[in-house]
Amino acid sequence: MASYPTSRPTIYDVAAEAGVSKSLVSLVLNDSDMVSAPKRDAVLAAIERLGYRPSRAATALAAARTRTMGVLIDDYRNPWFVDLLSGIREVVEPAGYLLTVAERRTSSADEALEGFLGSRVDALVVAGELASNHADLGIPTVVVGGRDHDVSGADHIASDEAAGVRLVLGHLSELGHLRIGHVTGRGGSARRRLAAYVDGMADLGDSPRIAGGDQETNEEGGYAGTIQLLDAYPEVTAVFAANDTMALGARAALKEAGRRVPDHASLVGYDDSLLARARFLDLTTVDSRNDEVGLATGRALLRRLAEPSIAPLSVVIAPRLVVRSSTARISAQLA
Amino acid sequence: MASYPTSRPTIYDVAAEAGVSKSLVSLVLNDSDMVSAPKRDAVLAAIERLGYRPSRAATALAAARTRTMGVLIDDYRNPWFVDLLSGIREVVEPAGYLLTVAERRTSSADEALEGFLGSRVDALVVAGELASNHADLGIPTVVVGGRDHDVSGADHIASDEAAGVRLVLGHLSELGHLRIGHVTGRGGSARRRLAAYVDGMADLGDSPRIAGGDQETNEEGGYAGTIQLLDAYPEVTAVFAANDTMALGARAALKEAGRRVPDHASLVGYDDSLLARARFLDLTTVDSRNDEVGLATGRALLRRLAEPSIAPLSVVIAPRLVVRSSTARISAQLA
DNA sequence: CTGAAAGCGCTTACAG
DNA sequence: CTGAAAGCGCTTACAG
Repeated sequence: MASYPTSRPTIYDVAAEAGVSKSLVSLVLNDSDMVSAPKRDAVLAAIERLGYRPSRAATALAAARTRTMGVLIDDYRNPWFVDLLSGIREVVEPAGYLLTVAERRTSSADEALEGFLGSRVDALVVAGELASNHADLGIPTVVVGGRDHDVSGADHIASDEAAGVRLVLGHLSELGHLRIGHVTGRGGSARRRLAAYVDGMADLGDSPRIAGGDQETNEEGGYAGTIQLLDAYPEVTAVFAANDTMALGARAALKEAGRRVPDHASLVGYDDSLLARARFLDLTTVDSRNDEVGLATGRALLRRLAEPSIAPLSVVIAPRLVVRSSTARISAQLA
Repeated sequence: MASYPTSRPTIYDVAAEAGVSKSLVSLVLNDSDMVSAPKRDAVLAAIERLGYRPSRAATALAAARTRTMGVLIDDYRNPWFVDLLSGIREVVEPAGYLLTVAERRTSSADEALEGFLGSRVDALVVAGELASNHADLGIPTVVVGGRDHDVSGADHIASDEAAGVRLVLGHLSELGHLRIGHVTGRGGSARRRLAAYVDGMADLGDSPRIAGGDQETNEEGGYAGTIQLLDAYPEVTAVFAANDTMALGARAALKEAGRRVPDHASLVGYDDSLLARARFLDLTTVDSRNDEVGLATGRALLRRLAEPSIAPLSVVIAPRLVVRSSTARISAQLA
């Protein structure tokens, strides 16, 4: 039986209700300090009584800015973006900006970007992979993470994945592991971690042992990749997976192969996800500090909004090793 | 060195470029069938050349609708919303609607709803818990899931959680389990599953064994709740957790207690998340069929947009039991 | 199809 | 502070 009102109150209704001019209402809405307290209170009370909400469309059209920033993520099911989002929000919300999120999985990156540009967002965050290079989008843009593809003129903020991998290899070698296998997968992040693994193994003076390059970077891929790894390199005493979800799959493969973690094999993931924290896995992993990445992203956005023409910025955030019970000193029988 | 153009092309520029009137451009943008093919092509070519994107703000303001629907979810980290979103999108996107998502975790439900109303979304989906009852919001609204709190005039779409719990108890009792413990937690979903569990145990002729009512419905809560459960009811032969994430915690608690799954205890979750599907857990669970819930939600939205004044609709979707290796026939020693 | 017009709900700048 | 005005980029309806 509900019927939907076709006309919500406008700024005119508020002005009439408060007994002031339309201009004054606008000043109050924009937090101007040229409004006396009594007038301001009268307007606010009228707004409250009428249940007035400014039309974002009208505001955006008149002010020629939306006070909204678009964030393009990979996939809602890959929750690394959550901390990133919190970090960005923490910086830009106090400055009066709203965040809107789009997912590349359900609409191509191009469609999503087009959507943001059509919405006239004031700035853009591209988090994750891009299918191609893009010309300057005409608004402040921050690329977070990968640099396989780029947006020209954009600022770049990334967690230092090479440093993260070095932390992993350093930790494992301190525990006596040298025959460290790596389960990788498709995608830029896995590729960067793989490259750092190869470099790191050279530094350790051992040869790389790699499997899973054709796999997706999910549980299934981690399982299949680890099967391949153990098949090709049965001598490995430690498995480093490209991310925590793959490590979850690796754990199942190790179990099937009769190798208990950590006694018969150490296992390391990457991302410090909720998964890694779960007691049943209790996975040694790397925290990319995505909240810090988010804070830096937010600051870069505000900075470029204030000064559009400064040279592109590049920030790298140091990751942190999180040691849990999935890694242990190599046992006498394996060494 | 990037500089951001202050003026993007407008409909006037397109009209000039194509050598047609502004009205014609508008007709083309709105897919009118009163436009000849050559004129349409000329306009589309001009749009392409200029890189024109209609301003959503101007369109929304002039047309008095945004072609956007708001979806309010609980928490990005709880991925049950992903399938729901896909289902909704599948129905409403062909009808020309865009979805925008807001999360209650980072802004209260009220703030998020206010935000949607300020954005003048054409319709609203409230997925999950609401802190209080709401008056008619003035736009078509669908409440998905819980009915603890309501929006008056809203349609309701929900997975039949009571039926899901009956599937679980039926499955376990068929396997010979009667002393079935339940690990619950805070929140409406856990409460509904708990109530159904209590009813179901009465039907089975056994008394309920419950723990964890004060816990959060996460891995940590599942762990702590299961410790409590095993402490209070060491005789349980099966543990039913309020969701998969709690089941993950339960698995760790069972392991610590020296009870192997499924030989010394069967374990069941709820949600059929990626977690349940992972080989290392391989968890028997309930698929709420959130994609179906999403499809029904999308259809309800379009229906009410077409006919605002029909009586509220209530749809219940039948869930499905997913049997994996975490449940097994009760062993002779336990029976 | 064109062209002129009004209007959506705001912001902005300005004279008073 | 008020009031009148112009404008943001579209849609809509209408006369021709």
